[in-house]
Order: sequence, then structure tokens, then C-alpha cells
Amino acid sequence: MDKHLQLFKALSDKTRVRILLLLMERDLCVCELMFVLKMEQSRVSHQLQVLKNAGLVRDEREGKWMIYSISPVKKGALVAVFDKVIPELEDAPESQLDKKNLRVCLEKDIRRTCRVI
Amino acid sequence: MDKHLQLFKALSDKTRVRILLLLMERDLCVCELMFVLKMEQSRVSHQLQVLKNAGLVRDEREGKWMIYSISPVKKGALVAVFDKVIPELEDAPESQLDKKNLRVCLEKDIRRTCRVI
DNA sequence: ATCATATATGATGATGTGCTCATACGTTTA
DNA sequence: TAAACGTATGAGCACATCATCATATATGAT
Repeated sequence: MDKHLQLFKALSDKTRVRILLLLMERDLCVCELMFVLKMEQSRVSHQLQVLKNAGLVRDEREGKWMIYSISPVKKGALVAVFDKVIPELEDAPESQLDKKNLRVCLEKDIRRTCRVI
Repeated sequence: MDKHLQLFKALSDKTRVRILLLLMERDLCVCELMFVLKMEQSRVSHQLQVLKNAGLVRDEREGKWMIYSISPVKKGALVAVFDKVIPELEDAPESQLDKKNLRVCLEKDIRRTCRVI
């Protein structure tokens, strides 16, 4: 039972939910998440580790970048959560703004142009 | 967004999930939950207050007893959680045992026969 | 009115969580 | 090989959460 509760523990933090919603749209690296969320690097990285330990995301190195994506194993559960359980979450101001910033992030090609420090 | 996260915060504790699963079966009073969960009164009561504050359950006095039930407003979301997101939870040993104890609880008519202290 | 029963609630201590700062690590570039 | 870049990670602190103990409250029975 504790194993299943990991999912809800992961979903009980706003930062992590925002990250998951973004990763549902697209695989992203840490600096892209930093840009969209307007959060500092260690904060994003730490929460990504929590999501990774919960088995919800996976990472893959691509040169200097670590690309994070939704774990295929858990994708179904997450779709169920975001579609069936709290579909209204999509309409939340934070979600809307994050998606808008994600578009900006991609237009500006932040992965190549950002300087982290 | 924080409003929606309340649901997951509530679901991130094992005791609360067990309570919710039991209340999905049947409306129950505190002493019945104590019997099934094998937990002391204040622990059950405190967690019920958390669930109540999250809007997931409601209470109604019936004589000496406070009867707790799933909030009709949230029932849909909870059904979605338990049916679509983590259907395997039903098979967890804790869930099975709780349901078994619930049957015993009802057979023994714990609501009338138990002495709390 | 008094007592017993069922439940609620405040205080306390232990543990957990999340953020920030500093620093370390792995990769690319010069 | 050294510097720059992107990311990971440990330490420390503030704050939240949970279980327990003690006590208060509300109802029913005597």
C-alpha cells in the first residue's frame, strides 16, 4: 500500500505537479524547467529527484543536458489523474501561465541560449 | 491550484486512505473505524478532521455517534482515483484486511457493543 | 443532576518536507 | 588541459505533519 501512496506524496507538492504537467507536454531539461517555473536550479533538481525516486519520471543524458520525461510505466496513472480526477487543474492560472511560458521557452530555444549561472 | 492539491495531500497519508476506502464501502462512526483500523480514538478523530477540512468527508450526528461519510461533491473524484488511477490498491494486504475487519465489525454490531475507553 | 459513553481538541514532541546555499560532478569547448 | 556550462547533491534551517497524552464537550442513561 505504501508503494501506491508514493504517487500521492509526489502529487501533494505544487512544484512537482507543475513539473509533471509540463513534462506531460514535452520532454524537458533542467534549465528549461527553471525558465518556465522561474525557480532556481537546485530547487528544480531536488524536486526532479523526488519524482524520479517515485518512479514518475526518468532522465537521460544528452550532452551537457539531462532530459527528463514522464516514465512510460506511470504515464497511464498520470493521464488518469489529470484527465479524470482533476480535469479543472488545466484551467488553473498557474497551469495556464506555465504553458504560456513553455511556448516562450521553446521559441527562444532556451536550452541553447540560457546561461544557468 | 492549491485547492486541487488538497485532495492529494489528503491521499498522501496511509491512515487517511484506509479511512476513505472504508467510507467508500459504508458510512461509519468513529468507534467502528477504531475497531477496523485498530487505532486509538484521537488518532482516528484527528485524521477525520483533516479529511473533513479537505472537503472529502462530512459528518452527521446520530445520538451519541458521529457518522462519517464520503462527501457527495468529492465522490466522483475519489471513485476516479480508486478505480482509474490505482485500481491495484484494492488488492493491497491492508485493504483486504480492513475489509475483512469491516465485515466482522458489522457482524458484531460494534457501534452498539463497543466500549471506547 | 450525575455519570457513562462517544467524540473533539489542544499541547507536546518526534519526524518529515521543502528551500537555499555551497560545492561537487560530468560534459563540452577553447 | 583548463575553463565554462549544465546539473547533482549534501548541509542547514524553517516549517509542516503525525501520533500521543490529557482534557473538554455533547448526548443518553440512571
